[in-house]
Amino acid sequence: MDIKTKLIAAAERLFDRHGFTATGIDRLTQATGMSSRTLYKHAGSKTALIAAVLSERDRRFQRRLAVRSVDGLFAALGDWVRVEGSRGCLFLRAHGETGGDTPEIAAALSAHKEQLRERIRLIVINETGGENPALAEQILLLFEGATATAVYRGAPAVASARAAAATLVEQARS
Amino acid sequence: MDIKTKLIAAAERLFDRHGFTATGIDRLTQATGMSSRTLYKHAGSKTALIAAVLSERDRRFQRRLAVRSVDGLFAALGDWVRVEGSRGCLFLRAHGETGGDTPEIAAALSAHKEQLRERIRLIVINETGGENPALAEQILLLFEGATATAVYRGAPAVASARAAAATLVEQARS
DNA sequence: TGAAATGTAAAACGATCGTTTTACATCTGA
DNA sequence: TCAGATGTAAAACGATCGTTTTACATTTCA
Repeated sequence: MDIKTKLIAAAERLFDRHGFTATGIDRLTQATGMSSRTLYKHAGSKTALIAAVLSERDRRFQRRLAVRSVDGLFAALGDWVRVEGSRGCLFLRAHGETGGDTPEIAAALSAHKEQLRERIRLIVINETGGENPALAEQILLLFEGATATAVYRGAPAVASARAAAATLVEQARS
Repeated sequence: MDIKTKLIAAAERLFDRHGFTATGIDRLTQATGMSSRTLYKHAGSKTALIAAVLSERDRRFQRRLAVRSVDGLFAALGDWVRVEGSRGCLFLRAHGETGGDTPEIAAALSAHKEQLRERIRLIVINETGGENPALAEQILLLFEGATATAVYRGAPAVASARAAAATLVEQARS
């Protein structure tokens, strides 16, 4: 595996499990077996590493969410939670830890959520045959709710969101 | 104002705006105008201060959420967001920053969410005339979703959750 | 009156932060 | 072959972390 890929993967894991600020550079070098010199050669800075981690996570997230139905969306989220665990949205967590004061992180959050909203917009069009911004916003709410609630309620939270979303879609159709 | 009350209030504000780890002791002494000696006399440690902040926030939160209807619940959340801002659930943020490794914080999160679930359980009983765990879980999802989404979508997220909740309640009644 | 309590100001504790540097080994390619 | 790139190991940078301590002023109250 490429050295930068390995670094980003290890960083994502540590940031997700222990938090961004709580994860120091020495823990990253220790986890990857590389020197701090090499780490900085490839990452530039810790902030840039965080941005790279979020960018890579966004790619993986979007790939898994490439579905066409609302039900498929929550099925995909269920898969995500089963594979990656549920410690909350990493973008919101990064934003929260820095108070929104780090432009690179704020930009990553904004881009990620914009993509998520766009995905849901397309899914809703596919489900109901046309634009329905109100329904799309409600699906987004359930998606975010499932992500947050899964932290302390586990995978069942996603199943509940899936059921609620089905009800809202059905109601919107009639 | 009592010195400990002032400390907790200032700490809550700084933790909320800039994050827990990012807020150092010196920023707290500077914000309150007290010496670090006095701060430690009253707070014990930073971890204990965080726990005290969460405890106080929980009290204020529960007081504001003392309502009897689902619509009232989201109206109250809307009030909360308008008054206190929307930077996400402070309990989940504290938990995320520490990776769940700090027992006091994990306990505060657990107690807070347990209270929230109990509140919603009672509201749902009041609305539908009996226990409805499935509906209660869905209302919880919308509540958490509104809190998370309001970080980047603002107050309208709460209004959307309110509408979605109304639909789910109506559907559960028939 | 005078000891205990409570506060500020400021220095100091060792630890750790993100980052850079020095020194050296190994691989790569013209 | 030999220069350049790429890596590790380890020390060092100044800054900041949470916390304790020393020294001193003020208030409280029997």
